[in-house]
Amino acid sequence: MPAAAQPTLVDVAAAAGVSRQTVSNVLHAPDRVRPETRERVERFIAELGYQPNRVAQDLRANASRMIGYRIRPLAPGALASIHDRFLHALAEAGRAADRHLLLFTADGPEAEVECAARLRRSGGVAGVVLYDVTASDPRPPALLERGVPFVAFGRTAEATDRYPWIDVDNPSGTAAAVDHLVHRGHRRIGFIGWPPDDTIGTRRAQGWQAAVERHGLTAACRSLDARGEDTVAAGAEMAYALLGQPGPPTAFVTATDTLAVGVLRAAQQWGLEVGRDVAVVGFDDTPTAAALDLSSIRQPIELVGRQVMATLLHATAATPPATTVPAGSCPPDPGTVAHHLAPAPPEQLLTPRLIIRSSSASPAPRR
Amino acid sequence: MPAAAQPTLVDVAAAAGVSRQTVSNVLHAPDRVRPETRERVERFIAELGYQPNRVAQDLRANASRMIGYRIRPLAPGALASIHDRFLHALAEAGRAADRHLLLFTADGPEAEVECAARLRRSGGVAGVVLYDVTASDPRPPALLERGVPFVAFGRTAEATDRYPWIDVDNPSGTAAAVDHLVHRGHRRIGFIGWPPDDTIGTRRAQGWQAAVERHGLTAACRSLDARGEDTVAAGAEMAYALLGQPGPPTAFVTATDTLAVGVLRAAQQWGLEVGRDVAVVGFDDTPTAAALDLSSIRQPIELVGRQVMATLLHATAATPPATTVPAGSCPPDPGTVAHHLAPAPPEQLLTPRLIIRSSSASPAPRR
DNA sequence: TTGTATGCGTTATCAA
DNA sequence: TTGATAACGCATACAA
Repeated sequence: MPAAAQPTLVDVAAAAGVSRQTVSNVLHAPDRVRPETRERVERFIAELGYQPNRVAQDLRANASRMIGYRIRPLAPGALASIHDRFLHALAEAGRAADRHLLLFTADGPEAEVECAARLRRSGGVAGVVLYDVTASDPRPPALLERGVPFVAFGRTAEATDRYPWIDVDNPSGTAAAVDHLVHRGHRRIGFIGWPPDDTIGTRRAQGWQAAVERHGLTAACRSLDARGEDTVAAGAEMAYALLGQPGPPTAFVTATDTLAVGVLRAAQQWGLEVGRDVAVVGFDDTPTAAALDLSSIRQPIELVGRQVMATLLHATAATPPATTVPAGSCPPDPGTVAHHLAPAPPEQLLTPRLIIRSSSASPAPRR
Repeated sequence: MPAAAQPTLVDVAAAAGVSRQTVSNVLHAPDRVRPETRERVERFIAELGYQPNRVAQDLRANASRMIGYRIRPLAPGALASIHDRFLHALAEAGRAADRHLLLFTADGPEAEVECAARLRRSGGVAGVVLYDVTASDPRPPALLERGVPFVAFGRTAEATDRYPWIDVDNPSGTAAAVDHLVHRGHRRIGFIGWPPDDTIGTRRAQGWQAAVERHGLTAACRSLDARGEDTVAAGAEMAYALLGQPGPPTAFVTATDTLAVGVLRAAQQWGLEVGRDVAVVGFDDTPTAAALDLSSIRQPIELVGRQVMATLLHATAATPPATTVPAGSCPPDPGTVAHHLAPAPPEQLLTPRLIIRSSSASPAPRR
């Protein structure tokens, strides 16, 4: 593949019979160039198909336009996740500001921090995005200490005022699910969650509990709280056990769609028809939920992606070369270009939304 | 975030009291430097935490170490996909050669080609990876014409000798599934696939058909071939219809796990117990298959990722700066660094593997 | 063995 | 309004 050498500023300048600086001016300060000169230069730019060299631009500006993202394999046992949606949302959100994601792999949180710091020091990335941040996540403090700009999706239990984060209001999600189920007539609403060392799992449990209390159902639901691994098998076991005790739940709220699928399975084993005999609400609205007609709580991931990217642009104090000709990326959505230097976005905590499907749409059974 | 200015070659040189060239030599030609000098320089490199600036290196070498990858959202209706595994495999495969993926989004194949060409022209990427290549995919010829180096996962129906590709032997996968089912005693083995305009779907159907013929079951299976959309609902409908006709299948081979889940649902509607009354084998071994104890055909994605990356390195004729100190990325797995300039790998067509789970493990029912 | 000079493509500063 | 010069950080050819 010969890959004909790309034309440079100098080539354009030579073709147009001007100095390279004039070409640069045409791109960056068009009003300082006489209209006729500009026009001729622009013609040659188009004719030669000139595109500024990003690498040279970044070197010159001493600022990368890459954002680091550690990609992890799906947790074993889990059914699905929303990482791909998040990744897509981030990539899409970066488009307008000409930012791109740089993927890297690492074997653990420490290695991730190490990698991120290396990439940052070597000018490979301007900053990184963290996701699945847990209660005692070591990454935020470590990155803070190493001076690596970052924005977190999710947050630790403490010191959340020391770094920028965006999060989804998980309790409000499970609370909305409880409200919905109570409205349908349910009174014994179980919760299937995952262990309390994970921020997200705990918060989702809290939302359930708070809503149950608010509806005065604390006593009815006291023994209907189970926690275990985030796998289908664990979810099925927990649900099976709850269904077997006296005063079994007529509805389940789960911390993940994976667990919800486990509940589906347990219900089937008990000979219960989901949607008629028992209601189930999952969390995350993964494709699995849609395919199985399972109600689920949907995180506004696209919005999270936009907020994370906006915050990151702010954190990296970017001064992107504002070229007229797109600097070698894809044409951004027109009209959204100027936003990225706005002050840090006001909404850190975004609200999820309950998607009601047949698994929870019917009135509660009379039992 | 002050992000203390990174030390440069010059800083190290000044600290060590040598010229910057000596420092460069320590990194690139250590044997040309007197041991004691080298040692001192290395000490200062470590002390200052010096790391070469990737941007400057890439500019100098006029060669990016980024590989473009268009990330697409999951197809609506689909349950799961193996894209995340592929993405992770690629990222992991690039690590040893210090290559990273650059994610971009685009609205269609044409836009993808346009984007890729732009990124290439501007030095943003050395080449791109294509996936989900269909029979009449416009991307390979278009990229070829525009001189953008690329490697495809999957291949078009024609002109496959004009560009580098890696693919999985899809027919052998479905054939293996048929063999397995025949071995279990099944004779009426249905196929649930997706429309023939997609290379992969067609190839998977061919494997089923060929194996059925080979076992002399053509007549028995003649009317057991259904094609539709790749969704759970479509899969359920097709399977339901096949199960309702005279001489219904006792086993199903499907083109995707999504369709297999549909078959599961149809079986349930007919009151059949999967694994006892009817066998099902899916394709792709997604987490869904594992969670539902569904037999499935697993593509060797990790291997595909390695082969694609190796081929791409070859295609981009890379001469990566072979530094001693890792050039600002993560430490590669030691011992795998030197492979990337080996001649194009011999294996283009990789063989998938049948994972047997309870959905197909039992002997065929006597009907 | 070590150092000097030059250039990669771009942009900022300043002079013409 | 335009052009010459310098610099970003690195690496190569060549000279000392």
